[in-house]
This record gives sequence, C-alpha cells and structure tokens, in this order.
Amino acid sequence: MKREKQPYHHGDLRLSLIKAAKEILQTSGLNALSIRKLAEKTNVSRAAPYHHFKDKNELLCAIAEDGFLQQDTLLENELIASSETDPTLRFEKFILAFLRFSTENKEQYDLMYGGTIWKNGTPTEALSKVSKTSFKLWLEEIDKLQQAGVLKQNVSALRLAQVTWATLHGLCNLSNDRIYIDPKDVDDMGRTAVKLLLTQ
Amino acid sequence: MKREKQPYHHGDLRLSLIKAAKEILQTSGLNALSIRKLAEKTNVSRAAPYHHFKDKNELLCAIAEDGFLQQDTLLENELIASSETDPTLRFEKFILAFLRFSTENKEQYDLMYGGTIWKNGTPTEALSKVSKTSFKLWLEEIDKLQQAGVLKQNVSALRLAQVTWATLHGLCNLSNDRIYIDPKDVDDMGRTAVKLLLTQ
DNA sequence: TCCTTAAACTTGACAGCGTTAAGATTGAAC
DNA sequence: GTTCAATCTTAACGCTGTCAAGTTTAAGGA
Repeated sequence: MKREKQPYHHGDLRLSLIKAAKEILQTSGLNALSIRKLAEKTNVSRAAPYHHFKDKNELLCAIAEDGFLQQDTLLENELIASSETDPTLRFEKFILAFLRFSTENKEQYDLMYGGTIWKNGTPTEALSKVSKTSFKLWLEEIDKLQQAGVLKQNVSALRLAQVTWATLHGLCNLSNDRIYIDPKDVDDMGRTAVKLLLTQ
Repeated sequence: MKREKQPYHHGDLRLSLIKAAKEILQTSGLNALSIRKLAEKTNVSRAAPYHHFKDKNELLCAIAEDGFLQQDTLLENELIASSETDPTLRFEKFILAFLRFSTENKEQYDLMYGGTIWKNGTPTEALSKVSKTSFKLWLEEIDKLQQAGVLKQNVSALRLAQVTWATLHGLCNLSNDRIYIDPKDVDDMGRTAVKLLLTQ
C-alpha cells in the first residue's frame, strides 16, 4: 500500500503521531503499536518519526505524559464539580473516578504506570515530572482525609498515600489484566477498598 | 558463533529451556528473552523449541506456572515453619514473605501476574489452574484472619481477599517498577499495609 | 532577489525477532 | 530388521526498531 502524495513537510507530525498512537492503543493495544504502522497511518515514511522522537521509548513517554495530564484534569474536575464536602464520600468519589479512568484507558494507563517505561528506568525528564505532580495531587487529598480523621493517623501521610495508592493501582491492574477480578465487579471492589481503609 | 556438536536428540529439552529462560530472566529481564537466544544457550536450533511449546506464549506460561509452584511452597513453608499463632503477626509474616518473593524474582513475578500473559487472554489451562489454586491459599488465610476478628467483618471474605491482595500486588508492582516507591522501603510499606488493614 | 542553512523528510539497508514448511535423524516398538 | 513417530535441522517469510546518506523545503540574511 503506497502512501498518497503529501506535502513534503507534514505540518505538525509530532502531535499527529501521538494522536494516531492513542487511537491504535485504544483499538488494538500496545502490542499492535509499531513505529512503522504509525508512520503509515500518518502518511509519512518509516524514519520520519525519528525526527521528533529519539526512539520508540520517547514516543511512549510522550503518550504517558499526555495521559497524566488528562487524568489530573479529570480528577480535579471531578472533585471541584462535585462540591462534595463529606470526606468519606469525597474519598469514594475520587477512587471511583480513578478506577473509571483506568478501565476506559487501559492501555494508556498501562503505559503511565506499568513496567514498559518504568521498569527499564527510561522515563523522560518530562514524564518523571508530571508523574510526581500527579502523585502529589493524591498525597494532598489523602492528607486532608487523614486530618479529617477518616483515615488512620498512626502512620505517616506519605506511607498512607503510598499504600492506599498501591491498593488502587493493584485494583486497576487486576481488572485490566483480568486476573482474579471480573471487570464488572471493579466498582464494588473500589467501594470495598474504601470501607477497608476508613477508620471504621 | 556456531553451535558445538551435540547428539541429535537433546534428552530433556523442555526442562532445559525453562531453566535457561529463568536464568535469562533473572540476569537480563523479559525483554532479553527470545526463543532464538534460548535455543543458542541450549545448543539447539532456532526451531527446536517449537517441538515442546506451541509458541513463545506457551513457554512463558510454563515459566509462570513454575513460579506459582515455587511461591506456594515457599509461603506454605513460611507459615508452617513459623508456628506463629498470633493472627496479626502471622498476617505480617505472610505479607513480608510475599513481598520478598516478588523482589527476589521480579521478572518471574511479572510473568505470573502481569499483563504479558493475562491481558491478551492467553494463559494455558495449566497456568489458569495453578493461579487459582494459589489465590485459594490466600483466600483461606484471609478467611481465618477474618474469623479471628483481626480483619473487618462488614465485607465478604472474597471481596476482602481480593482487595487485600490488590494492595499487596500494588506494592509489588510499585516496587518492581520503581515508581513512587523506593525498593528499600518495601518492607516498611508492607508493615504499614498490615496496620491499615487490621481492625484496630 | 538570491544564497545559505537547518529542519523535516525520504529511501535503502541491517540485525533481530517469532514462526512455519519441508526434510533429516534417531530411539523404540513391533 | 523395518517401521514409525518423536525430535531435531535448515531455509525462508514478514515483521520489527533503528541508522546512514541523500533530498526537499521553509526561513532568514546578503
């Protein structure tokens, strides 16, 4: 399949690549995401993407970065729009919104928090930064809840944030990978997690 | 690099392949594990492995299966040998042993519980079976703890087992992928998780 | 207006991967 | 001793990420 005639300069290839990549991720998963298919889909040669990303890893990092921004605004909006003041319900809302994001963006979630990027120790500077910012959002929320007395106080806020986040992350993984959990139970599981973590 | 002269029939190639694969996993990670390298390491032709495994996925499943058996006996021994009767301490022991297994066998753990096999919905029959058996071990332990009153009773045993396991799994992932957690804190994190989950 | 330059893009090539088809070798069973 | 199925071989296909070398083009200075 030959490419259509295109102007020699694409215009905004970088953005187009990310957009196309996200589409492939949604419809066909990470395994199906290759630079070459991406190039074809963007009507550009195999090597063109390398003028915008050092290698495939950098492309993946850019997608993950994009995911963090999406997720943060989504969660912030959820909290602001809700105007929920009861801390317990606020906590539950946050958790359910997080779970929903992860199930609606499985593959991108995987890229954001999974081993593909992190295990090999190859996150971009930019990605490292947004991921930390994102965790800070969670940490602050947990801190508020702890001060409001709905979460245990015999552990440090950092540890509390880490462990609660691990719970959430574990649920997302179990659901996305379909191991030990039926995805349809995920909301119920989220509510159970809230129950468990609350100081009675 | 040519292969040494070897007898035409290897003897027990299937086992040798799994053994060699585990070595590569430990030393170089999943990315470095290819059928071809495996064949070379086993002094056998590229296509030979396909007489023992339908495809690469089946090989990976066999390694994961092996991991479940290892892990189960390790955890069972830990519990039996300990002769710890205090439920809380018993719980902590179990959790710490689990975390230790995951950090000492990162890549195999990833294969056992990660998306590589499960997300694509391609676990072997045998693998599905041992993984369920393994979860049952956890479920029984959690059930005992709930009946002993150290875990909350306002949720079903199954849900409790799933959520606590998600917490554990989340910690393993965070530590192995080195995101949000410094691996050296993992034990402390495990103890924190225990504190949080206990009714108290 | 022309020339230069650097960015964006191209083709061609390389090594590595999983996998299959077709044929060779062998130990074991009859 | 012959047969037969299991085990293993080589050769090849199409896919992948990546790089080197050359081409096109937009933009800026003379």
